[in-house]
Amino acid sequence: MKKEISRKCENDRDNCPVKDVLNRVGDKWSMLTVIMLSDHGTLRFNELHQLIDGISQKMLTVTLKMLEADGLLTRKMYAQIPPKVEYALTPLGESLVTPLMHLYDWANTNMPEIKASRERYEKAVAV
Amino acid sequence: MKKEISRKCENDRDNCPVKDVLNRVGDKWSMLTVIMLSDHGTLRFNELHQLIDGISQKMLTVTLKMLEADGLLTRKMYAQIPPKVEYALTPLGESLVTPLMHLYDWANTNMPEIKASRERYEKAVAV
DNA sequence: CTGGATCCAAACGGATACTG
DNA sequence: CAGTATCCGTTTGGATCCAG
Repeated sequence: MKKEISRKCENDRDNCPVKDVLNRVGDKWSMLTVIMLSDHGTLRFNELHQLIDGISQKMLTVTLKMLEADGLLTRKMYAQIPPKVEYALTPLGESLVTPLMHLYDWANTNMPEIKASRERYEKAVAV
Repeated sequence: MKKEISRKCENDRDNCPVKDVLNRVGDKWSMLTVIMLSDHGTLRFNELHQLIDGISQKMLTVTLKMLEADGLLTRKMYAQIPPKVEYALTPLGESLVTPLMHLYDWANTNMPEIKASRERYEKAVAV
């Protein structure tokens, strides 16, 4: 079970799914975007812009394009003036929410302990 | 349930556990390191260096320090010449493996679909 | 063997101005 | 409204050399 992970990473150097998915999941905004779309359903560009606290317009654009390219969300343009574009998760994108949940739960549960550990570490280093 | 995630991220801007954990989980080498230690148990510096394909010595050092600071692994030095240092996951570190598994399984399952989607997207853009 | 210290190129990402 | 284009500081991370 466990062994499977590293064995794949050792033998299949350029095709390690963990690396690949973490590169996507791990970037600054992708996961927040997926989460927002999961929570709120279909959203327009500006709605996302406001929901994802602190994201710049540039990064939102880039992030949405990546997620679209990966097939995690769909982009629906309406031929209107002013333009209207709606983003929504695909089933694939939705399916990512579940494992993400587990990670979130872990983070939520253990963050206090981690923060405490960081502070202890800081003090130990200072000495 | 779902709502919880984004609500926390919206209201608690500087204390969003998702951001926080993804900053740790999402960096280039942390997760691979945790996985290796989970699979192989206690490992020495050079063993990790060889197991984690492609990591530089610098990044391994940095990554190990971060994980130690967060309390995810322990560092055990032996007062010898030449030095010997052993790294092992703490219970906290072990507990991270489970949610990571879910992510790994998702990645493993869906990577083909994602790659196919990326190729389709490339071609669509090229036109 | 286990790192620390430095240098440097590339990638990331914010701010701003502009467009259909 | 939904981006694109550009500039530019910051961060990341590899290579290399050095040390206990």
